[in-house]
Amino acid sequence: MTRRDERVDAVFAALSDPTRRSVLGRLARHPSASATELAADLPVSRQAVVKHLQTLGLAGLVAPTRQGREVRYSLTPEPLGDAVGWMADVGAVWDERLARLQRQLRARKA
Amino acid sequence: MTRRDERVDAVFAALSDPTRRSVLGRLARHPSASATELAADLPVSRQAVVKHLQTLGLAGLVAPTRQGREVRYSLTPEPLGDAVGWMADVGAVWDERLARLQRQLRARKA
DNA sequence: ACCTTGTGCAACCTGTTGGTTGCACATTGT
DNA sequence: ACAATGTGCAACCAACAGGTTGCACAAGGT
Repeated sequence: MTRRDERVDAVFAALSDPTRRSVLGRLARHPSASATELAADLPVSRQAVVKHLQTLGLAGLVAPTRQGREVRYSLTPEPLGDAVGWMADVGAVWDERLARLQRQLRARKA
Repeated sequence: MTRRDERVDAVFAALSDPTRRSVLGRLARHPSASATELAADLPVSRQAVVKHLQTLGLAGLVAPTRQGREVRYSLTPEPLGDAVGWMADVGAVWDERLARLQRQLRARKA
């Protein structure tokens, strides 16, 4: 529904693929890289990497910069915060539920 | 490669589906629920929910408990920590890279 | 015993996804 | 001008994922 939900959806969808996570990892370690460079270190073709970079871009995790004839991609990890936030929510609600349960049990024991 | 990587993979794969996230959300808010109960609140069939619960189970995010003729599922959110860890890693490496870059730029300016 | 309710399993359909190849277009160096 | 290198786009393909229906089986309630 909300804009944030769509964001979370895009981020999780983007992170669901190992190759994509690998690309993010490399972009985290190297300042920036082109699709061809990334493909050189991966067991897939350049075009496959391009597609992955596109979905990563849609999730806001990566940003392209044209530099002459090549396009360099850099990491923009802010959206990861949304995903972490979602998990924190689920965990927090669960923890609260657990705490309440413990309180109830304690009360019953007393 | 590592066992942890497989775990991370399973968790992200599990979280990549909106219905599955919705199921997790409901399980976080309610102590436990059966597949039929969950399906009642969702726009999909019971069998679809069962499948989702299975993949969530494979990721270690959910645990079934037989209770008479019905099977109740409860949340086991620990594996979320692995996913958060992965994201923290990427973010951290990126931050470190950024910090180093800033230091270099500062040094160059001087 | 019988009906009801909940679960398990299998077959099946459809859309999507990750991947490929092929080719055209743009840019840089000589 | 020309060769080399990098990118963009499109068609195509196999596999998978989410979903459905149908039916058999197990467990409680009456």
